[in-house]
Amino acid sequence: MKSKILSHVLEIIDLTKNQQDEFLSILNEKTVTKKSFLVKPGDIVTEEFYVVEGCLVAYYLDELGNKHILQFAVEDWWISDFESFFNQVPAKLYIEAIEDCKLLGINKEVLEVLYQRIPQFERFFRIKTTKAFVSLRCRILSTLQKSAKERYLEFCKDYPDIEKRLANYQIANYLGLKPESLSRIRKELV
Amino acid sequence: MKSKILSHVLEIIDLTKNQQDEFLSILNEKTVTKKSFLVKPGDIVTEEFYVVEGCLVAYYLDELGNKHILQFAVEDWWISDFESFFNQVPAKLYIEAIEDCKLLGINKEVLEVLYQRIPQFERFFRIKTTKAFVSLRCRILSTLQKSAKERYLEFCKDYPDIEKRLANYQIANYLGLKPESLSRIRKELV
DNA sequence: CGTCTATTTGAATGTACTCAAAAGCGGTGG
DNA sequence: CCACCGCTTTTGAGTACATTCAAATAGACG
Repeated sequence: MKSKILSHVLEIIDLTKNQQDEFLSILNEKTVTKKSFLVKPGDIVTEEFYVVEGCLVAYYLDELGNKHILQFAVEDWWISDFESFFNQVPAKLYIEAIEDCKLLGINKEVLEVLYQRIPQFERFFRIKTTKAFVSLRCRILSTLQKSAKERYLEFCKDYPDIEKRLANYQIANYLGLKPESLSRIRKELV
Repeated sequence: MKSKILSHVLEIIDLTKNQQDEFLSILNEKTVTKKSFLVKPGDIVTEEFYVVEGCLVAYYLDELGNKHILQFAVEDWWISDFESFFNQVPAKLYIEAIEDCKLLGINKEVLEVLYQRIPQFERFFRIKTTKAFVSLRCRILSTLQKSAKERYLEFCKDYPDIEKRLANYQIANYLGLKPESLSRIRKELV
C-alpha cells in the first residue's frame, strides 16, 4: 500500500533508505467507504491525504443548500480542506468518498517535525504545491475564457480517467453548470 | 529598496546576517514604466518578481483578442507567468505595468542554487505558494457560488487598496464581466 | 419487477452579452 | 479659460446562453 506513495515522492526528491522508512512510518492508513465523509464543515483538519485507491470529491455547501465541487481526487492525488489544514481554521468543505477508498494521511504536526528532520520534504511539498497552484491558475483562465461547451470538452480531454468514474451531474457541478445544461451541451456534441 | 523584501522573508523564516546578505545579493532590481511589459507570450520567463512599488496586471489575450485578467499585483506581492517560470515553457501571459514600478527579480537558476545553499528558502516559498494556492481555491469557490454582484463586493472588501488604483473595466475583466455589466451592477448598488 | 436516482426534454425566465450611442472626465493646446 | 480629443463609463435595445421548474424517460440495483 505504501510503495506507490514512496515512488511518488522519490520522483521529486532523493531519500536514503532510513529517510524513506521514517517517512513511511508517519503515514496513517485510512479506509473510507463510499458515501462517507473524510472531512465535514467545522472540523479542524489535521491531515492531508494521499489517495492510494478510490475517488473522492471536495465540495462546498452554501446557505441555500447548493453544492459546489472544488476538486476531485483519484489514485496518486492529494486531497484535503487545505485552507483548514494549513491555517488550522474550521473547514468549509465536505470531503466525501464517491468510491471505497484507501488513503494515506499525514498529520500536520508530524509533518512539521518531518520538515525539521528531513528538509527535503519542504522541497517535495513546495514542488507539489507549485504544480497545484499553476493548474488552478489554468483552471481560472479556462473559466474566464472558455464557453461551457469548451470547458466540458477540456475536462474530458484532461481527465479522461476521472470523467469515466463520475456522474454527469458531478461533472456539471464541477464546471459550474446545472445538470440540465450539461445534458443539452452533450446533446449538441453528437 | 531591499529592506521591504527582507522583512517580508523574515516574517516566515529565520536567517543569519550572512544568509540575509546572500539573499539580497541575488535580487535583480528592475524598474518598469507604466504601460510597458515585463513578460510577453512566448517568452521563457527566467524570473519571478517581488513588487516594491507600483501596480501590475497579468492577463491572457485569446485568439479573438479578448483580454482575461488573471492577477493584479501591488506592493509586497509576487508576480510572474508562474507556469512559464516553473516549467520553463513559453509564457502565455502578458504582464504589464499599470503604474511605474520598482521590482526585485529572482532568477530561476540562481534560486535553485539558493535552495541548495539555504534550504530555508524551500520553506519560505513552500509557505508562500501554499497561501497563494489556498486563495486561488477560495477564488474558484467564489466564482462557482456567488453572483457577479457579490463577487464585485467581495473584491472591493478584500482588496480595497487595489480596487482604488484600477479602472472599472479592469475590475470587470478580472471578475469575468464586461464593463457594461459591471456598470449596471454598480448602478444598482446606490 | 419495482424503486430510486440520474438524465433528458420542454417552456418560461433571468442574467450577462453584443452593438451602438451618449455622457462624463481628464488632459492638452490654442 | 475654453474647446477639443481620447478614453472610460453609462445607457438602451435586442440577443444568447444557462437557469428554473416541472415532467418524462432511462438506468442501476436490490
